[in-house]
Amino acid sequence: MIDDPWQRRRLLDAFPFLRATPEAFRAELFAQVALVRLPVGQLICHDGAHCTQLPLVLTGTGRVYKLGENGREITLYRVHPGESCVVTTSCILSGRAFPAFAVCESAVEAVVVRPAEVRRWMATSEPWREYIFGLIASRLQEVFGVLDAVLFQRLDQRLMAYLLGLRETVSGRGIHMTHQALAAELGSSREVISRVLKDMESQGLLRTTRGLIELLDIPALELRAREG
Amino acid sequence: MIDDPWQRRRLLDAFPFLRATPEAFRAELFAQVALVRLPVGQLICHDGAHCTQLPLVLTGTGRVYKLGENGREITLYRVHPGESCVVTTSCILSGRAFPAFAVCESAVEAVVVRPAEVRRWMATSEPWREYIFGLIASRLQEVFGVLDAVLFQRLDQRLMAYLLGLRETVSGRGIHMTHQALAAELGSSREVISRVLKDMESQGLLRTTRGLIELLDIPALELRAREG
DNA sequence: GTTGATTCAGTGACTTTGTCACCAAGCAAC
DNA sequence: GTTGCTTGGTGACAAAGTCACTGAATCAAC
Repeated sequence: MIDDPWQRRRLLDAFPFLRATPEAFRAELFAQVALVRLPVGQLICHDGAHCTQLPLVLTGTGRVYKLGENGREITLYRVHPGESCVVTTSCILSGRAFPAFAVCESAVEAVVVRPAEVRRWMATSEPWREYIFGLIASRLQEVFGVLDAVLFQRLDQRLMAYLLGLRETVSGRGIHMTHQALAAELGSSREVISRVLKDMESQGLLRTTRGLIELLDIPALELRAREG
Repeated sequence: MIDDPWQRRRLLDAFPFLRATPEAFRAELFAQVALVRLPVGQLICHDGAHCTQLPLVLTGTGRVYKLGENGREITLYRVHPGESCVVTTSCILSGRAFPAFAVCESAVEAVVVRPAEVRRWMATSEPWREYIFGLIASRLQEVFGVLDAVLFQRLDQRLMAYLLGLRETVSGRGIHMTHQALAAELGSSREVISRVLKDMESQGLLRTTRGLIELLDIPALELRAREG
């Protein structure tokens, strides 16, 4: 139950679609959900687990990834504020096991909904349905995109594209990330990432130091991320 | 509209969950849907297309696959009688583009539903919702499984597992399939499939002739499909 | 500061997989 | 037969993953 008006306000701000719902629905929502805080690194769900609640993220981000038996991993998508892990939803609604891992990438505040309410609101609330379906579709597309990248794109291009994408979100010139973390992002291994980065460095495209990557020639990187 | 009692019967037989719906719902369904027949090889949906109807398959199978710019492809899943392409559903419900290709693998008879009805029934019919969610969850798991296989499993093991899986569905000792078709199934290339098969042949695990693969040592194949 | 542990990165040898170019065998139509 | 198409085979190479090991940077404790 959430009764603090300020917390209610935060929830509505993070999930704007709720403002389009009837007063009664919001009242029920406030009554039925709970606020949780999870620390960085907290495992939310492991491969094969059965989900018992749906988290709606207020702050922080979750990371959903696949883990191979050899220890390699790949990020499938992230759950940002205003979103929810819809794979969890589909598992709840169908009673299946969750097919991946989910972990708190930063400290997460979330509102958790029980399966019974998830199901009920699918039946009673049009905006809720729209919200959930929008998320399902966008996750599906993300996962399909990952599959496409893994199968059909060269690693150096994927890496360049990823670094360029980060640059837009991170302030400052450098990207603070280890080779291991990059490998886990892209589903590769540390050694290979190191090699590819070294190669790019030798071509003057970027500079690397322990835990930091500085992009030097961004136009060239953008060009080569698109086509060999 | 479907008014032939025999066709109505076939529809109910293929989609047993419909028997759990009220008479009125089934009447509306029969009134709103149309029966279509599609020939083998008919392209149902291409990458980036916007779906305008949801097909419920009565007979035949559809194949959903990703195609890379280099021409390589990989099968994501198949749509069998009694199923539907729920990625299409999610595209319809969210207005997004379809992120893959879909083609008729055999002649397909399907009942097509318009987006308006797909949406409306999600609101009004509990069994319809259950059906759709069950499918979404199982597709998600299939696609996650493909990703897992591509990233973390060796090709020879995937190939053995696939051949063993086929053996259960196909009568007779041999599997009639070209190396090219196997490559498209697993997201590899013909040359590599040829090499791997040749290798297995040299180890006495199977025998290949043009368009035909005969599994010889099934216990050994089963063993090696599990672990190197 | 120095020491030691820990994390992070680099390297070489090797395997697996994908790509390219080209050729050969099987099959069908004429 | 000959011609043409489909299917499969091969070798050389490139890209990526694996393994074992080394070295370098960082940090905490002393």
